[in-house]
Amino acid sequence: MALELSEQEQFRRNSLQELFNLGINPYPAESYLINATTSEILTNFPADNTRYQEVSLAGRIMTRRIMGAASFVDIQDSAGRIQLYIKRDDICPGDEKTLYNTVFKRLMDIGDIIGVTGFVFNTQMGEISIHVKELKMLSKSVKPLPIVKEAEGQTFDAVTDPEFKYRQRYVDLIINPAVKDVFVKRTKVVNIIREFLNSQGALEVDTPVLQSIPGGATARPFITHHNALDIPLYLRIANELYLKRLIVGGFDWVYEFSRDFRNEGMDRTHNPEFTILEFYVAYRDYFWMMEQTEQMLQKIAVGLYGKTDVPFGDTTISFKAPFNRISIYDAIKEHTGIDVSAMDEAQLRIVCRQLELETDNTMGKGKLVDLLFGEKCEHHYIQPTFIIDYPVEMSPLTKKHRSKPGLVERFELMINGKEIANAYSELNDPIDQRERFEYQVKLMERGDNEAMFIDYDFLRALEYGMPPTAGIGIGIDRLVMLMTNQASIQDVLFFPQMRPEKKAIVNLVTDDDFIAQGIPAEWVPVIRKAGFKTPEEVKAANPNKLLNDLSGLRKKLKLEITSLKLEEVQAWCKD
RNA sequence: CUCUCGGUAGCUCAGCUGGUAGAGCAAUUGACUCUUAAUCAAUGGGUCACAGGUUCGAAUCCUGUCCGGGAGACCA
Repeated sequence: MALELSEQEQFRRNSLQELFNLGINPYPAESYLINATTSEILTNFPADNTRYQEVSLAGRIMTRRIMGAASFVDIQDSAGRIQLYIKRDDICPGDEKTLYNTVFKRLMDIGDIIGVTGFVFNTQMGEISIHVKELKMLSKSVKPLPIVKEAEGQTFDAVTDPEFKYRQRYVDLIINPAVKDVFVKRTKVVNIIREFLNSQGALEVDTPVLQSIPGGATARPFITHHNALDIPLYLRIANELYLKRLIVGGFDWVYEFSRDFRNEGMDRTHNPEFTILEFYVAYRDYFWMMEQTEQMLQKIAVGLYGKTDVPFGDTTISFKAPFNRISIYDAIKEHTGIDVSAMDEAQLRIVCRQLELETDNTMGKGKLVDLLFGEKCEHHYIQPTFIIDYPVEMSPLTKKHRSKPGLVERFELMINGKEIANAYSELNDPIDQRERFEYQVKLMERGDNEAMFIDYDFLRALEYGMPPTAGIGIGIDRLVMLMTNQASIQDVLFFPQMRPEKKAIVNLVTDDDFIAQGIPAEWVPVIRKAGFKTPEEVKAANPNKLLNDLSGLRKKLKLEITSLKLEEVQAWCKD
């Protein structure tokens, strides 16, 4: 007997055995063919019709109401829930009532997956239900499912513990239907984007995740090692430089949904792995890209909700094109009253001090402007706004502005006070690009540990000539957060990163390890129940106290096993 | 990494200023042929996250550790 299982888990394991004893396989191998889904029936079954007279469907038991010889069961499939009406004499037409009395009533539990056939009807209370003719166990659940009940729009005992939800997302998905909806919408967003891009002739591509130079962004990478080549490799922090190589290679429009990895802090908008859509289009500039972005986001909103207004928190975000545009210097002027557009590094540092922002000597002009914007402006932009024309120092991959010296042709799209997209007219002058990289190296020497590495192969590609190109990166996770009204990135990732649970050691120690120490097999479960996880812990115990505890447990649990003598216990505790 | 709040039955939670744990749902047994948070009766279920300490006595007080949330720091 496995004492470490909870009472309910033990009951279910016993039921499992009883099913086997009755000749019923609780985990049958063969297909179970269905011809309907719950939601299909609920939407199509008209009150006065005789459709769906022979349906077959399958799902998980979510709740049961047993009234003697008749019962109501709610099952849930991938599409929704429906009520079953199960009558003893209908599923057991003869004298043999075991299927109902024993299998259904006693051996089936909430959480089990069953298949049923029957006909659809309306109950006296007017609920569309299935009158079951046949019932089959498809998968026995041996772990009790948290029970969430609902009535008149109110939910009772919903599991809200974030740790539970994120670690056991499979349970979260079963019991919280709204969670499923978020992820369905996530896929919809991705599909709408694909269609939007493909319909314009874009080509979806794959580029390396393992890179020997982590380029295209400034962030600390995850590092790993390739044994055969004996070189370090990095998980990509961006795929930008590879997509641009493909533009050099002659593709006019490429895109990739790129899983990127950054070895940095985690919070409600950062997960170590996340998804960015990047796309690059030859012969276009950042103005064109702003229009594309507006069109795309508007399409997503309309595709999900049929309108451009999307609720988020206590506000509504309008994705109706066009979006506002403001230069980063104007934004800073607007929110601080200070015109920094003509300032050099020293003057900027003074401004930052005046505004009580912390600076240090590793920060160049670009970082200081970034700091001012990030601290004083960013959070003001709730409605979609393009922040444009950044200083050249903070944009090493961006083309110099066609008419404004010291600036580059870049925009970031801010929504709800957060950056959603980052785009530029791409720098395609190889000489300029080399100089920009070299400036990055200087920053690194000054102590900026996130300045970019030089990718010489990328420079070589540019030297062959890259057409004028517009490029963008859009944070898909954050976009999905906006589109599904979720405050945390963890709620739009199926399996957000978590510290591992520490339970492994309990499972690694087998009963044999205890037996090897001279402990009788029948006492091993008791020892575990008493809290000893390893034989070493038993060895270290006080024999008198151990004997007392074990004998106490034996009595408490009414175990019919031979009692222990002190000498025996003393023997375990010695080597 | 810092501050802060939390971890009690399968789930949701109560447990006050220390006296060895309670409720609802779930479970078990029984009753019940249209219920729907089904109902009624009885029953069982807990290393109070973990490890120390203070105390005659700790879920409760103190210290440390682990895990999580929130806010910051770092970072797009």
